[in-house]
Amino acid sequence: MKLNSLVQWFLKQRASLPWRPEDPHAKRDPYAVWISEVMLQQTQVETVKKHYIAWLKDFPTVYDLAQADEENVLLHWQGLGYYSRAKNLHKAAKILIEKYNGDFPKNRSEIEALPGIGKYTAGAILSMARHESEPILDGNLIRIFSRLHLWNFLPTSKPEQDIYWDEARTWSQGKNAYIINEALMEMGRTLCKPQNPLCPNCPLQQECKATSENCSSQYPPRKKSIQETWHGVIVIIESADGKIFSVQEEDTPFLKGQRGLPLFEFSKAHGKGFPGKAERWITPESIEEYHWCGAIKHAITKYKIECQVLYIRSKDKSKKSSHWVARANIKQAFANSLNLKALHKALED
DNA sequence: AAGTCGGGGAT
DNA sequence: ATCCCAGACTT
Repeated sequence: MKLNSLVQWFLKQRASLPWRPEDPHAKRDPYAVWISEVMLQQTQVETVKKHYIAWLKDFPTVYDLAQADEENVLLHWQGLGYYSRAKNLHKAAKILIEKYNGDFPKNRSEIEALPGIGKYTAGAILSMARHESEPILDGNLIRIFSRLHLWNFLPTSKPEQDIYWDEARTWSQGKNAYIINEALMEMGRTLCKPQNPLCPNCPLQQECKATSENCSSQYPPRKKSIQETWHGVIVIIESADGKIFSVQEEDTPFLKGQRGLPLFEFSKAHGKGFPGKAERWITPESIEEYHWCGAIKHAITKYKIECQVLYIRSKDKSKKSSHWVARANIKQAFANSLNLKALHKALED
């Protein structure tokens, strides 16, 4: 039976990870499952480890998370990307306490209604924390199913999604869904990889059509990705008393709604002159001096960003507003990699 | 159904 | 360089 060989492979092979209890059959803390699963969304296991450990140390329970400042929550997310995940964790923690007495609600539909929790994460919580027979579907399972059945499509349209989720449901029907689900993910991560899959080691090789036809690496079909290059200017304004200017706006080119450095598109090769667009944040009369610090490169989703870093020193002292950030608070206030690269370029060169 | 959202690891 | 990662949400 294919389930047996998969489970046996997993129990023998099972890697030690910070969010895994020693006992593979133990019911897990739903809060810990939730945090780890959200961190793991579109993020590799190795990247998550350190963040997960630090998070659980500082926010060991849903109550600690709900009481934390959003700035502190975002600081813990620094480097993970997709920052709405952190904001949604914070929001959902408050909802869990106010509406559900600090625990997850009973029904799947209620869990999926929480901000940042979709079908995958709800299934992971229900199966791994509560040992319910609920399916999950992530990139690993999509790849495995595509290869097992030679499905030459991704779950894009609704009918295609139904096909994949129905398959996931059949795998999770038994009483050990908690271990089947995790075994499939681990198998996809370590053996059934996108490139160079290790089919000879696979516990499912007997039933896998792609293995028998020796075409695993052709499945699933690649999704088309279009990359764009984006040129801009990122602005560092320092007040006379040494604080850095920040903005928090919804219509920024990237990292919308997050506190950050002023940023604007600037496609023309700029001269040495002062770009008028920067006057949105500082009047020319207030400028003590400015200079170009060179370029930084950064990637955000499909965009390859190339930014000139513009440093401006103001004649004025900082106002008492949330715009101005002391040097000591830079990491908290500019909790994303794009801004930290620019600040490093301007202030530490 | 398609677009958007970060950053890093692996090749 | 390119792909893709234990996806969710908005348009």
